[in-house]
Amino acid sequence: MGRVSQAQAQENRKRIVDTAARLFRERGVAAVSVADVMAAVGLTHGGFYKQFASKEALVAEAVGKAFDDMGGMLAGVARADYLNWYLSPEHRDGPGAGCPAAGFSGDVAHEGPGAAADAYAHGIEVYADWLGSVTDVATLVGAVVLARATAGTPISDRILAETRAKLLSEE
Amino acid sequence: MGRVSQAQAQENRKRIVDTAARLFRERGVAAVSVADVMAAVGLTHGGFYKQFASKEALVAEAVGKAFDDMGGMLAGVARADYLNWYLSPEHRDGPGAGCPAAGFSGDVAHEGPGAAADAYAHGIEVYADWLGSVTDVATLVGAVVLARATAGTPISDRILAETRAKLLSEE
DNA sequence: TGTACATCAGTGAACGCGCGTTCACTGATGTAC
DNA sequence: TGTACATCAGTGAACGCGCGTTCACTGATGTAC
Repeated sequence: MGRVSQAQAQENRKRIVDTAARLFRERGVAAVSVADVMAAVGLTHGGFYKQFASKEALVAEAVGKAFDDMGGMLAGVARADYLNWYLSPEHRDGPGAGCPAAGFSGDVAHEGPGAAADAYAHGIEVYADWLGSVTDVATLVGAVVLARATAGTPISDRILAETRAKLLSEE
Repeated sequence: MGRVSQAQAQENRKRIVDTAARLFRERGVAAVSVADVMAAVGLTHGGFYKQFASKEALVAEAVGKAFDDMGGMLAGVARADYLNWYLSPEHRDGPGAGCPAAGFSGDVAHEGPGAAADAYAHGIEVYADWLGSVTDVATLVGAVVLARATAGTPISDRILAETRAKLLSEE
């Protein structure tokens, strides 16, 4: 394949970021290679560096995009509905389209300062403002992170159900 | 160096597990190689497979050991003292000797079922029994995970302080 | 509008590198007599 | 208690592999006239 139109190139770039945002949350940044992302989009890995400076730069963009998408979702939903979705088995089992605060928590903490950490911290502030409490953010993120790490054992469902009951009773 | 006494070999094995439990929590499992662990203990990497079947087996033992150590700590401490330590900047900044539920959350969630996930789930149950509430476990773990991922920004300290205030007021 | 040419997004082979793991070897330890 | 020998924890070079990244090349796109 030769050169591609600017519109097509821009669309390819967007699809790379969206796909990375999904795969990184599903499997973790370290377990997803640049070639994995490009193959999932339908391109070969060589062209990646025509669009991005490095894998690290893609991670930062993917974190930012995931939080932007979450922000859009928050705008049109009621708090109780959001809590029910957030603490559902569906959200636990589908991290790829789920909360970036939970999905990227491990990777951002271990990667140290940088563009990804900045995007993450900004996303958490937006999130805390919407929920009205940083403690509620911690409880939600902790519940989903723990439910995922214990998935397949009885305590996983208990964590989700009891956290849901507690937060909804505080309304 | 030639053969080593059985007592020495057993002590080396313990030091490998302890060192791995610390390094894995500090940097994440993927960022710590078998050679890193062995070098930190003062051995060469080749001997590792005389003691362990694979890196995966070491991860599982390290998770188990970290939760055992935490269990020992819980036995002799008051709830309020524990909450104060758990939600301190010191705990946020020192994951190597910190809570394994927080330190291993990302790695266990992405690695899927296995011995490490079993040890993790069992540790969470012990932890929830001691705290008396799975929701409190979620709040503690979520607060530290978020505080680490946002370390260096103002919201990190806020998460710890507000979560501490809230949990202590519920006593 | 048509033509000639420069641009550059995407291709696919190749790079150096570090990983998990293996293996022939060493020599002090443990054991049989 | 001594001696001879088998064991095996640790050594360090080597293995195949996949990673992030680079690069010469392709050929449709975009542009100058």
